[in-house]
Amino acid sequence: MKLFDSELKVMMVLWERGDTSAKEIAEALHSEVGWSKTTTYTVIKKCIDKGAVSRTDPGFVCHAEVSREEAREYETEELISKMYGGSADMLVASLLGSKRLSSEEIDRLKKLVEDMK
Amino acid sequence: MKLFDSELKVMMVLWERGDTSAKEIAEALHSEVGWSKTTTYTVIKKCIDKGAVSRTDPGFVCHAEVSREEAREYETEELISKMYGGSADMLVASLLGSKRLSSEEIDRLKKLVEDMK
DNA sequence: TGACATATTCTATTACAGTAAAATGGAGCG
DNA sequence: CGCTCCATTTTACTGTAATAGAATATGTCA
Repeated sequence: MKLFDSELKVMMVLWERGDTSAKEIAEALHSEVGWSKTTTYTVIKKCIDKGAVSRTDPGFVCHAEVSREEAREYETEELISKMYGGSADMLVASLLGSKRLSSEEIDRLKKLVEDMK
Repeated sequence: MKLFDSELKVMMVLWERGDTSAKEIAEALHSEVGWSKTTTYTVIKKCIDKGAVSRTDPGFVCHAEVSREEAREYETEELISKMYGGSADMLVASLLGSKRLSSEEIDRLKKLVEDMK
């Protein structure tokens, strides 16, 4: 499922804090990104409509139905197909080639890959 | 520099074929994605305006000023900051964890990482 | 119970990516 | 010399994501 940038902001709050009331999400996004209360409520509604969030009535507590990991995989897959012709290892090769990774990160990667299989 | 999806289509043609006349790009995108000629010209113009493409007059030959690798790095960086809190190795960890990689891809990755440093 | 405060939904408004029709301009030909 | 065709540019329309103001519902306390 595609989550728009605005919807991701709501999801981030839920992923960070766990289940959270609509009110509290609105407060968080007001201080974090300056959103008006109604903006947040509108976006929460969209998330509910598309099934990314569910809400239980006493207190309007919201719950993420899409995990952060699922969202990450979706976005990553999209990048790979758009920019790397669908091959995931090209993405890693590009990361390594771009010198974007610190040597600590490379070390961690080595461990990750070695532990694989 | 951010390239929109439509602009990427033009860039793809240039990356695939090297320098190409505007006319030929229009023909390619007409058969590949059904774009009208004028749509392609409009998008080429936008690419020129933002400096992603340059054009020399005899024949209106277009040249990519942004390499495929640069575009990949930009998009990848965007994903990392949006979805992975800015840490590139988390992206790789997520790829490995999602079982999205075939065993051949993992083998290639191992080589890549080992050749690093 | 009635009135006020606050939470939620409804309904615009804005901004911009995507697309293409209409306008322009120049090269070749009668 | 003027006409026609085609490459390019200008301008405009469409759809939709992002944002939020107005309207409505709900709960609380005297």
